[in-house]
This record gives sequence, C-alpha cells and structure tokens, in this order.
Amino acid sequence: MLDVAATAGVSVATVSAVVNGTAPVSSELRGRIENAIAAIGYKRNAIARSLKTGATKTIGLVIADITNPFFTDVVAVIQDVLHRAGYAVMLCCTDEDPEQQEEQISLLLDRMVDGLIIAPAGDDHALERVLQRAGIPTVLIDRISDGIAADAVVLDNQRAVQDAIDYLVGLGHRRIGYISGSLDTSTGLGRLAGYRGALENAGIPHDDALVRIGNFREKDAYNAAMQLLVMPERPSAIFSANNLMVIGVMKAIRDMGLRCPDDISVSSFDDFPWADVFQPNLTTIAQPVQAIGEHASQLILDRLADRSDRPPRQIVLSGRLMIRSSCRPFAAPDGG
Amino acid sequence: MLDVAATAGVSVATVSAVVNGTAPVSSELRGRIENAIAAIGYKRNAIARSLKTGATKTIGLVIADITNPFFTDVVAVIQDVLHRAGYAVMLCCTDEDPEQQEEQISLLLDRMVDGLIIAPAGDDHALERVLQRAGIPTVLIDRISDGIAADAVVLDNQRAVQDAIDYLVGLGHRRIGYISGSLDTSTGLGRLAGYRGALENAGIPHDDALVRIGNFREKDAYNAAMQLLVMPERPSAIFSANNLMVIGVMKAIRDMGLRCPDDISVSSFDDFPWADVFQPNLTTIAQPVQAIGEHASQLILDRLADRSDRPPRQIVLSGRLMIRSSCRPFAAPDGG
DNA sequence: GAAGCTAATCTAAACGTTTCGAATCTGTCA
DNA sequence: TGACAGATTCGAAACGTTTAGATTAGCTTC
Repeated sequence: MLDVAATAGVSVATVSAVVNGTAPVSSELRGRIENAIAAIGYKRNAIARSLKTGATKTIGLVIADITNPFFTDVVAVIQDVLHRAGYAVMLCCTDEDPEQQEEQISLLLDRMVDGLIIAPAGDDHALERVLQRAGIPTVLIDRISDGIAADAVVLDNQRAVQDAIDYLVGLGHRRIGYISGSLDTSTGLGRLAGYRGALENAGIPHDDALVRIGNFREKDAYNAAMQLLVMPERPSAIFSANNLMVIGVMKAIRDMGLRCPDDISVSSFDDFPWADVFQPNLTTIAQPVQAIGEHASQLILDRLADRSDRPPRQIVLSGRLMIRSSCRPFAAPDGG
Repeated sequence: MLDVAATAGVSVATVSAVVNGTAPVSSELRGRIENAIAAIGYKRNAIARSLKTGATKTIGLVIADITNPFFTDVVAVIQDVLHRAGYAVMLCCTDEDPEQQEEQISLLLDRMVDGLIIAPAGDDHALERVLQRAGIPTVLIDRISDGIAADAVVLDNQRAVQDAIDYLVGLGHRRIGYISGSLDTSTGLGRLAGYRGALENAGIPHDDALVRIGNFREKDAYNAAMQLLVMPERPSAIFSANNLMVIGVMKAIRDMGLRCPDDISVSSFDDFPWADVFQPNLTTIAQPVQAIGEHASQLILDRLADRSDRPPRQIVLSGRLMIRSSCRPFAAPDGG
C-alpha cells in the first residue's frame, strides 16, 4: 500500500480510502490510485487489516467427524452461505473427544475467528467455560448443552425417533433393539427418549438389555449389535441412532449369518443418498440438512451484524421418516 | 503482552522471549512473567504475530467436493497430520468449478496461508498463473496439471482401471460401458486411458458410443447411464469412474427395471465403507486414502521446513481392486 | 584496576493496515 | 478582501507482536 501511494503520489490514507470506499476521493486521485494498484498488482493484506480492525472475516466451524455424511452435508451448505456473505470458514474436527474439542476451539480463537459454529462433543462445563471467555458469537448445531446460553439449531430428536419406533411397533415388533449414541450428547439422550416414549405409549415393558451404547461409531455399534444378536430371545428389529452405526449393525447381522429384512428389521437415524438403490433399502430418518445449515449460518450472520445481546434463539426442526424396505411385519420365529 | 510486561515489571521483549523461548531469561524473571501471564490470562495474539513473522501456521486445503467420501477421508488424515505438526487447516470447496477455485484460492492467499494442498478442478492455465504469483509451497493431490511444476501425490489411475476392466473382460464381458469423469482432469483422462488400454490389450474393438461423460457427479452419471441402457445392444457391464457416479448408474439401472448383477455387471472407482454389506456388494477400486493424506502432508511440511527449491517430487500410488459380487460372468442375453 | 567477555535485559523500529484529527484548497458570502 | 464552510487530502498514531542492536551487569584475565 505504501508502494501504491508512492507511485500514485498520494498518501496511504487516501489509498486506504479508495480501496475500502470509506471516504470520498476525487475522481482524479481515484484514477491514479486504481492505475497504480493495477500496475503493481497490489492486494490488501488481510492479516494487517485484521490486526487493526479486530475482525478476520472468518468463522470457525467445529464438527465431530468429517467422515460423517450428515456433518459434511451441513458443512457444505454452511460454507456456501458464509462464503457468499464474505466469510471464510475454518473447519475443525473433534473426533467426538472433548479434549480435542477444547484444543481445536482454542486454535480457532487464537486465530481470532469472528464467530463459532459448533456441534459439541460432550463435556458441557469445559465448553461453557471456553465460550464464556471467548466472548464471540456462537451457534450450536445438532447438539446442545444445557449450561450454554447460545443460539442453536437442533432437531426434535425425540419426536423423530418416536415416529420410527411407532412405525416398527405398527409392524408388530415388540422386542426392538436400540443402538444408542453417546449419552453425553443431547442427541444421544433425545433419541433414546424417543425410543422409550414410543415403547411406553405402546404399553411395551422396557427391557434395559435391548439398549446398547454404540457411541455414534461403526465399530462400537458392531459390538453392541452383536450383543443384541446373541441374546437367547433376540430382538426382531434394531434401530440405530445414526448413520455410521447402522453400517456396524448391518455388518453384525451379516456376520451372524442373518438377513435383513428377512430375519431382522433395521432402521436408523440419518439418510443416505444411496439408500433407495442398495439392498436392503434402509428405512431412515432424514434430517433437513439444508435447513440446518441455512439457519445456523443465518443465526451467526445476524449475531455478527448486530452485536447487541438479544436472548439466544433456538431453532427446532423436524426429521422425516423415509419408509423403505428394511423393515418387515413381525412374524413369530419358526420355533415359536 | 504490554500488560504482562507491566505487571511483571519487565520489558515486552523479555516477555516475548519467555513466551517463545527464543532467548535465555533468568529463572527469576521467567517466574515473574509466568505468574503475570497466569494472573492476567494472557494469550498471544496470533494475528499480530503473523503480521510480524509473515507466517500464519495455516495451510489451505482445496478440494472439489466436501460431500465426496474420498475427499473427506483424505481431508481427515491431512488435518490430523497437520494439526499434530502445529498447523491449522482451512478447507475450501470448488464444486468442480475453475472459477470458484480461483476465488477460493484467492481467499486463502489473502489470509496468508503458509501452504496450499489442492485437488485441482480443471483449467490448468488459470491455476498455474495463480500459483505462480502466490509463491508459496503447493502440493497437488488426486489430480495434476501438466503445466504446473509442484509436488504432487496421485494414483496410477490408468493401471487401476485397467485392472478392473481386465477383470470384467476375464468374466467374458465384451461390451463394457464406461461412465467417465470430466476430461479436463488428469483423473478423468487417466482412468479413460486405462479403460481403452484394457480393451486394446484384449483385442476388443473400441466403440465410442459406450463411453459417456458423467462429470464425476451423480446426476450427470444417471443420464449417461440411461443413454447406455437404452441402446439396442446395451452393454453387459458398466464401469463408473468414481463413487458419486456409481450411485447414479445404479439408479438408472433400477429405473430401467434391470438388476445388478443379474442383468448387468457394475464396477466403479472409489470404495465405500458399506460396500460389503449392502447389495449388490460393489466391486470397486479402493484408493489408499491414508497414504495419500500422509504423503501430501509430509510433502508440504518438508517444503515448509526447507524453502530451498529442490525439484518437485511426484508420488504415484496404486489402487486396489476389491472384488465383490456386483459383477457376474457374461451370459448371452435370452434372445441371443 | 582497566579492558574484554559473556549473559541477560531493554529500547525501538518494524510488519501493513485503519482512522482520527489536522491541514489544505476552493468557492461563497458579507 | 477576509472569514467561513465544505470537500478533499494528509500525517501520524495506533493494533500486538518480533527482533536487531544497544545497554547493563557481572566475571575473567592480565
């Protein structure tokens, strides 16, 4: 910018004025400066600018797992919206680990991101403390933490799972296995509540042995499903609380020499683009990823535009049960 | 830092020295300074630091599509390695669009990333020009551009596809449809060359009508596959040049009332974690995503550590044919 | 005891912007 | 003609670091 000013024969203040359009500049000087900029190939240094203005035009985005299609779908729309609004996005993954989460957030804060969009990984207290100190606009997605007063966009997990279990019950299933996500998360809790609520409504007594923790991961879910499948009176249906885990469930079913839906019905949270083309066509709960991403982006942009502290807003969206062919009406087992 | 210096009764230079460990400091002062830091809760401002040092400890990572599991797998390992090395990663998507690519790279350059890892989306010349001007370490992944002299890690696409087509030919298939990615990319080109090479080796005359462009996208691939399936003499097998497109191919097959592998065999580039559990179990070419990510990270770290310009290194890895059950030996159609 | 070293500490100038208040210029009005 | 207002332009001080070079103090060494 010094160079530009020198070759245009003006002061840096004037150059800054035309680069940012922050002050009126005579058309003559404007012309000279624009020529100088073109000649030199000058580009404004965003770092120096950030240091002075205190804003980086960058949003930190923290998710649990970049390998999970649900998160990547949401990330794609958030990036799209925020880029359009002139923000860059810095993406970090916590691997479902609260410690890594703290590290990653700290890394983002160091780099002075203007705002944070987070899908929290457990451990509310640490997160609360960190965000408190950060003092920048934050919106939570997918999962929320009681302690934290922040904007959020979440799903009505309980309602969604309840619908799915209702459907299974409607098909005559009574012993329905449930592979749960981590109960440190609001999604893990909410979805389990949906399962319990549906059973209760149907007057089916609750059997703790049918609920296994899969921690939202394929491997843990495989083990959990195995435990279900070796039970003397094994469930006639299994519901998996997310997309990664249902793969594990299907592998367990295969390894036990069973077939879905012939021997056992399966349904899961989160939809797949290929769900209606590979067999069994999974019956799933589709999340409105587009809406989640758009709302999250809008919430943070609103906060960024207007730093007054209006009370946190919480947006609750609904899942949609996609009925396909991975669930069959219950038939008593051969020997029964 | 001024505050810390004041409360510790030392100069900022000394504070800087202990914070960075760049100069010897007596244990007495060190103690006072550390106390002051703890008391104030001081954190070094990375922006100011970057302005002075000219390094941001951030790497820009540019991929075509965050929704593509291949890219996300690679991103996951790159992020892991680079974080461990003290770098943050800024992820951008080009949506396979050279114009967006230029925009995103410019955005990263503005923010003074120390290095760039790019999976280029066509248009070599623009990219070459941009990188030339950027003058920072760059490594290309997945795809390369002839014009650009940069480190790169790629697959031997030709060999991999040739293996897959050889396999199909070995099963007796003669009319093999090919859904190609964009021919503006080295991957699109290399994979097609593999297809052609295999046919040539087998002495099968080449039929242009069997090759359709799917642009690496599900929707385009669906249309491309449809064109193949309505041919009077339709192919007995189809190979898809990536993971997204094979979904489109399968949808086309379904919509035409055909079944895989009974009526038509299917194989594709890129593996799926669920490939051996949902039917048909796709025969695919698995890419060594872990190795790709590790090599890419290492190349950029090497460049960063040693700015001398040794000639660009190019690492070529091999794909692995995962034979499952989506391909059947060729049987002459009923009417034939 | 002066000179010379070493080690620790400090001073002050960058880095490339933004921005506030001062300075300059042009024209208008009394 | 002189004062004043409005429109431009400029000078210089920040922003929070790093770092080269100056300074100081404490030891050796002769």
